[in-house]
Amino acid sequence: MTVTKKRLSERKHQAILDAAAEEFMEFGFQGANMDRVASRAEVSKRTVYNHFASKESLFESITRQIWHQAQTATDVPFQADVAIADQLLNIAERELALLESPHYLRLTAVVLAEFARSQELATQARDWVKQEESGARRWMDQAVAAGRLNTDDAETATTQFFSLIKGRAFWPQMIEHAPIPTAAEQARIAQSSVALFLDHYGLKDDR
Amino acid sequence: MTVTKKRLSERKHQAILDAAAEEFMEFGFQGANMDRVASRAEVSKRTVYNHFASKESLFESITRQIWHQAQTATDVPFQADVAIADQLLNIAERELALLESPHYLRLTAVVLAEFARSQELATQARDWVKQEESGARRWMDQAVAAGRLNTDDAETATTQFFSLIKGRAFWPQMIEHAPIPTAAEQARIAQSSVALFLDHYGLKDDR
DNA sequence: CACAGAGTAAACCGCTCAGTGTAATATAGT
DNA sequence: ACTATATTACACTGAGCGGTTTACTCTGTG
Repeated sequence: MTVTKKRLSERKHQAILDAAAEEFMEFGFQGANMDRVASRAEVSKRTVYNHFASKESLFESITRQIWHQAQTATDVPFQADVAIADQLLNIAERELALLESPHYLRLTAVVLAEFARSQELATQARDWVKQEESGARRWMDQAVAAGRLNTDDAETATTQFFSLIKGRAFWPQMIEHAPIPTAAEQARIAQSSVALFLDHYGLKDDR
Repeated sequence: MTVTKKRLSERKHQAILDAAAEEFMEFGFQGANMDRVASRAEVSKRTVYNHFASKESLFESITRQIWHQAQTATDVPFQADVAIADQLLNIAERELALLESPHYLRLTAVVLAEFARSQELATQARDWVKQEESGARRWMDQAVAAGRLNTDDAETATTQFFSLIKGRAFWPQMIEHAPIPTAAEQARIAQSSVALFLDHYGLKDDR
């Protein structure tokens, strides 16, 4: 179990994960072909099955990676001494930054498609979406508690805020394979979402 | 080619379409099984293939039905003499009414999953989404032209309006299989979406 | 060199499934 | 009764694919 030896095996392991991600991105879960995964990874099929018990478990591993990435994206602390608009802008930008990775985007599409297809996974899906917005949700709770937003329903507000962003810079990319917005477009989306949101929820003396 | 003769064949045709819809809803496109479609439709497999050349073409036929349903949902005329808020509320309610049909919902999920999976269908998907919002989009254009909305970007406004609704009453049902909102919840969603939208885009003297 | 753990190639198993061919039967108008 | 068209049962083809087995090789270490 020396260093180099371990590394070889680990490289294979990672190669398989990468190849599988590619494969899932291109063909979805059902369409993915384990022979192709092996050949993509430049590894024998048997090696794939030595590292992962089944297609399912391989998919799970990939899913968990995506999970983690989204989870930490919008997790920012509430700062009482910073303008609400600026903080929301920051959150929006973090969310939008996720789109920059086509890898993330395509894999998320596959995972969501699986969720949409199977009710069994609905519970997982619920966790998933919650995780993704949980950081911002905490922020929103604190903003409401601090009396800096004109509502007592932080959950609705959170959903609405993200809906405004995702409706223009997530779902179109998921479903229509729309091009990823340029930095300028992202800025516009972030700003107009915040503006729309704060015209309703913002306090007059907070700008 | 008499009436009754035609009717028999047409009944089979429709039975196949219905059965296929069921099957696609339950298993998705790839998972759907043509033998099961036939047995669901209480029709021989050969008859299925006499009516539809392939699984794909059967799926296309189903897709087109959904198309049509969504297309006409929010197609309302702009009325210069009615308050903007009331008209928007009407559009929102029409959009929300689509959710009442689990049939529509589940099939849309399957279709969208297929779109998310394949770039080839991206073009079709783009048309699809445009169609769906085109009614409201026309309304929005006219409202802007009539100077009743405080913007000159009807497209963004349309997207934002629908994002607010769908973020709470479409995507959660698609992805997380969230329960369909009750009538009371739907009313709340419609009202708060319109309120949020008009606080930004509405004119002060229009309420 | 010897050894062990990991990797490899390729055949293989079992099963699923889209789609077809066929020959018999049913339907409904004339 | 005759005819044209639909429908049916069912066997079958051919391909794809998840996963396994086997017999062999490679790599790095002690």
